[in-house]
Amino acid sequence: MRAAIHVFANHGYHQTRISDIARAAGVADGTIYLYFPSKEELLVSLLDDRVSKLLAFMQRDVPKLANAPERLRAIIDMQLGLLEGDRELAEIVTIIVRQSSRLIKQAPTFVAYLDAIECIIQQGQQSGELRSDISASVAARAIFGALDGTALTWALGRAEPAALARAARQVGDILLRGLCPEPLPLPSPP
Amino acid sequence: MRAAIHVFANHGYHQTRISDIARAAGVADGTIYLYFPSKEELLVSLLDDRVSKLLAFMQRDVPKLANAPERLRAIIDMQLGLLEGDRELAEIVTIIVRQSSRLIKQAPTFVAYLDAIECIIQQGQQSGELRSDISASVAARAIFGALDGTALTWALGRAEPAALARAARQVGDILLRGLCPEPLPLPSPP
Amino acid sequence: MRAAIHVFANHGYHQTRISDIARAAGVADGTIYLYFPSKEELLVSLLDDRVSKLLAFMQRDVPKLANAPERLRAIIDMQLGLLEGDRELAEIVTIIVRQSSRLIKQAPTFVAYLDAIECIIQQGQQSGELRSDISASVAARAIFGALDGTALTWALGRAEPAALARAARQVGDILLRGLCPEPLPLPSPP
Amino acid sequence: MRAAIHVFANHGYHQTRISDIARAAGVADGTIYLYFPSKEELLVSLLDDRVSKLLAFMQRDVPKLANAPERLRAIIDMQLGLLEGDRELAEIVTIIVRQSSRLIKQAPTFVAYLDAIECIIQQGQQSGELRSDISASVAARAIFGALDGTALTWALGRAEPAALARAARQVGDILLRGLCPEPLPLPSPP
DNA sequence: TATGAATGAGAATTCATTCAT
DNA sequence: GATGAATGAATTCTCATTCAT
Repeated sequence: MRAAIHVFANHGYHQTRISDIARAAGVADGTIYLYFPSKEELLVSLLDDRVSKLLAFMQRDVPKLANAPERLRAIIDMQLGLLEGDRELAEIVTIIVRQSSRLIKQAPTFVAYLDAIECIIQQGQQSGELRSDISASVAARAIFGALDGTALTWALGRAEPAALARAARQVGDILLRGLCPEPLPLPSPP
Repeated sequence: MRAAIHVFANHGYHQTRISDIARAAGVADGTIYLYFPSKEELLVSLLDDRVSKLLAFMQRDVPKLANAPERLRAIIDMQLGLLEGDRELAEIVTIIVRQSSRLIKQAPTFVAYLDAIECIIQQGQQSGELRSDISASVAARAIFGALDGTALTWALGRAEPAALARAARQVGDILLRGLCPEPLPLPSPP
Repeated sequence: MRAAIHVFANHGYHQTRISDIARAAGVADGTIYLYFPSKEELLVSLLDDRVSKLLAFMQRDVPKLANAPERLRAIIDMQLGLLEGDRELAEIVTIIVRQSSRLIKQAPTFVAYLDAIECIIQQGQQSGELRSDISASVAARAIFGALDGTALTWALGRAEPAALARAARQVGDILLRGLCPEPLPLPSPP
Repeated sequence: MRAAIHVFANHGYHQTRISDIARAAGVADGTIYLYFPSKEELLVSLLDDRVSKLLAFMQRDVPKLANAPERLRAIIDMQLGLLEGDRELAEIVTIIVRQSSRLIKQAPTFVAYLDAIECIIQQGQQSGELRSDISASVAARAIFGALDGTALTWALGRAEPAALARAARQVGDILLRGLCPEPLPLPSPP
């Protein structure tokens, strides 16, 4: 799987031949098929392996946090943090996946991920922690897109890993402030 | 080109055969090559045709607007408005383009577009209309990503066109508030 | 199709590569697929082309003959005569066809051919021209098998074409005498 | 070998994978190769195992019979009787064997079997028990073919085992009468 | 003896592109 | 300009066979 990430990331899904991956992994072509039924399923496996970590995190740790803003912040840090140490994985997640039509159109984990974000926003709206004049669904997509776009340009660029962490913090600043309820908490006048 | 948009959008770049496009356009396969040097250049042409409109708009009309928030708002409306009436084009722009590795990695118009947004943000920061504690580059990528994510889910979904317009407004609300300088303009206490 | 007969006959169905046929035909591999959807369908086409001649003959000319023995004799001459000039075709019909499991198990023309023979035998039995103590179905299969076995060994051997004609006559002698009604027509005593 | 017969008969030679046979036999793939050097040799072994019984019978018991007609009758009963209880074996012998090009073209046992039949016919012709105006070689091939065709259609069909025994008797009736010497025993003219 | 994971050669089929008409 | 028949390179996946355990 590591060899596959490496080759997919550098050549793209369609440009990558199974024999490329096999050579990178130091095994024979046929050996790949002992573990993955097809080239596409191999790509799916790469993603599921990582996205399942994201989902597990969201189900296990995120609910422990006190309020919606903190939870969103945690998701943002998580989504970009997962990619920070591994630019190739970031390229897989942001670009390569879209090269397989089937994947992006039917990916159940993608939908589950969006739904989880949307749910957190709804809860925040009900508790008054987040503004209610915005559709939770739209906000979830905007958050996902902002993070995805950030990861995309980082993956394609030459910036160092730390740059992604800094970007994550700033994107979080923008989005969370953008979602704060009106009026912003005012310093109480003397 | 219209036939190409239709077929690319419904089947994806790699699943689309030149003969599919030719049949949809009512011409022979070879005729395609009288107008486009290759399949990939055909896809490039589709994009350039549209993105050049975006860029022209940004260079001609956006500068006329009074301040940075209004300019960003105009770009947001423009980017999503362009796609609103044409879900197939939206699918091309958000998904299909990424299916051609070369396109997303080298697209000069894509970079130019990001740069233009970044430039507007920088001007807003200098004039104090936008917060300065955020990297203009990061903010530009976040804006683009948020819009792209919104268009992506809209293109893949079954929502009506008006939904994209509503989403555009709300995404603008989030991002613009998120980029407002601290402290937010306070209502003067009585 | 002629190139395919030649290559199939000399190498067998499974040992023959499409590229072998293409080279023998002087065209590119892909050209084959402009005319035949698959390798197996190519083999089917070869057969249908010839077997349909047999069936047409049986439906058009055989009924004109006066009696069952003559009709059977005509079929025997026809079945082997078709192959006489073309040992390669004979090899296709007797051997290669059985190399494609689907072909021999489902071939509708094969069944139709057997049925036609059986029908002639039944008529001969009813008219008293052929013995009635034999199942028409069994007799039809025996006739077909005897002809097929004769063609098979001829195709595999080195005998000249005329040998097949001679063999056809003798096989006919055996089968027709074997099917004569008991007692054999005796010269009426004065 | 029993597992191989079962799987070969139901899927055909080329459609059968060694692992299918191994699974059916309850052993590992590699174990097959401890007993058979290759897939093709496994098929050959199946045949030799049975055909050798036929040949042994022909060399040991057939010569004991009094005359050529009885001997041919015994061979017919034997060839079809061997298959009667085992439709899968019949399918192997009549169809599957022809799927391996090499087998049918070079099979020494097949030739030996035909020669043995031919030899019996020659002896019958010399003794006047069989008609002499027919080539013994042609007659042998016709007999073999008739039996093979009968077994083939029986193996492919759904008829019960007893049907093959009945068919054997009738095919024998046809062939033996067809081979009787001319003139048929006539009532002595006055 | 038995295993079964690993091998890697092999082939049918697709489709972007060309070019004679 | 338009055609569309022909091209042929390119690649996934299969499976008979091996051999270290």
